[in-house]
Amino acid sequence: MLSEKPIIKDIRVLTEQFIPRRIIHRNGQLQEIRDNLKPLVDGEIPRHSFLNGPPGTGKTCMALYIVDELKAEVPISSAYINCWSQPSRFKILYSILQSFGHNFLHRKGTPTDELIDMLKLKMRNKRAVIILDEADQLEDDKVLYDLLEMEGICLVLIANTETIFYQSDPRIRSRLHSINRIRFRPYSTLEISDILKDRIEFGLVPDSITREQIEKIGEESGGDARAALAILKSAAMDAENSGAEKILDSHIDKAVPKSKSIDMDKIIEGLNTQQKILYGIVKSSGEISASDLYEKFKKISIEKGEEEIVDRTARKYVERLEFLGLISSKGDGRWTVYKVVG
DNA sequence: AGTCCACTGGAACTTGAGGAAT
DNA sequence: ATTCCTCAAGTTCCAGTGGACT
Repeated sequence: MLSEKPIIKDIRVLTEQFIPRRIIHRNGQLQEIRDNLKPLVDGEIPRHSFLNGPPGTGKTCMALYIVDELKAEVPISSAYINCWSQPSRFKILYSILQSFGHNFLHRKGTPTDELIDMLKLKMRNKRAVIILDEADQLEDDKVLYDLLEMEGICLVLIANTETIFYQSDPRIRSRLHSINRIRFRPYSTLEISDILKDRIEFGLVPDSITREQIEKIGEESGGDARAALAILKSAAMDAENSGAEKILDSHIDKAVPKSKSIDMDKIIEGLNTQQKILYGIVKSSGEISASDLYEKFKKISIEKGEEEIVDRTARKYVERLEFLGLISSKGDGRWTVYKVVG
């Protein structure tokens, strides 16, 4: 190890998963969600919440924060599910049960209805908060109906778009009618700076970053706290690795574009090998026609010794990549071309 | 106007994991 | 231990689509 002074005191504080010990600049929303959940404490029926706003506006962070707060007060169960990685009804119910301490001997073939019965059994005389993050990625909103129907469950739905429930089943819509929609606007540069300062206090050693630099990150982030934190973390790590005593402007400049691809990396990690190959081909090709894509895919799969996959499955994978927002298609029929988003 | 063709996507079917019954 | 069963994921089959070509 180098003997230079460290810059990072606690890296966890700089990650988006970290739940801060206080929430700043979101008091209105905080109180609203608290009010929705409060009946849970008194043994009454709580109100479901729908947190809605662009990425990095504190939705997930706040939901987790409030659940922690509530759990300190009353014995309730909670589950946090990200619908990006768990988009199907089956997977969501499965992860909820796991969060509630249900031990599965890994079983793929469990009927979904059976999961519901298990969950109902678990929920007997119990209360729970279930956070469904990225709820606009749900493949099947029937799971909402399942959960809304169950007693003792309070839902906190999180999504970037406002319109996710418009095409839902009327029965789901009517049940969601009373859901409390809470809007999250992008942070101002000043607010981002405050959030960063709050984290820096615990995450970095004192005086390793200037006020001007914090403001610069705030500007670069475009009101997205997640991006701002990613820039800060990346710059701090870079500075420390290069043996600098403080964070320099150059470290920040270098971190800016890097932070933009972090979300994507996470999604890509969740893909299977073939899906990764497909994505890689589209990415390296700029624009590629469907036939070229499948041809190349076949070739590379064989080279890599991957299991061969029928073309329909490859198309399903491409569908999935498109659904995840990793690639986009243009034109139709045989003039379809794919390219990566962004 | 008719045919071709490269691609899409729905639907029925198969496969494999793993619990339940015997 | 063996057979049966259910389900999700993958596969097979094929009708539909719409610009290009004759």
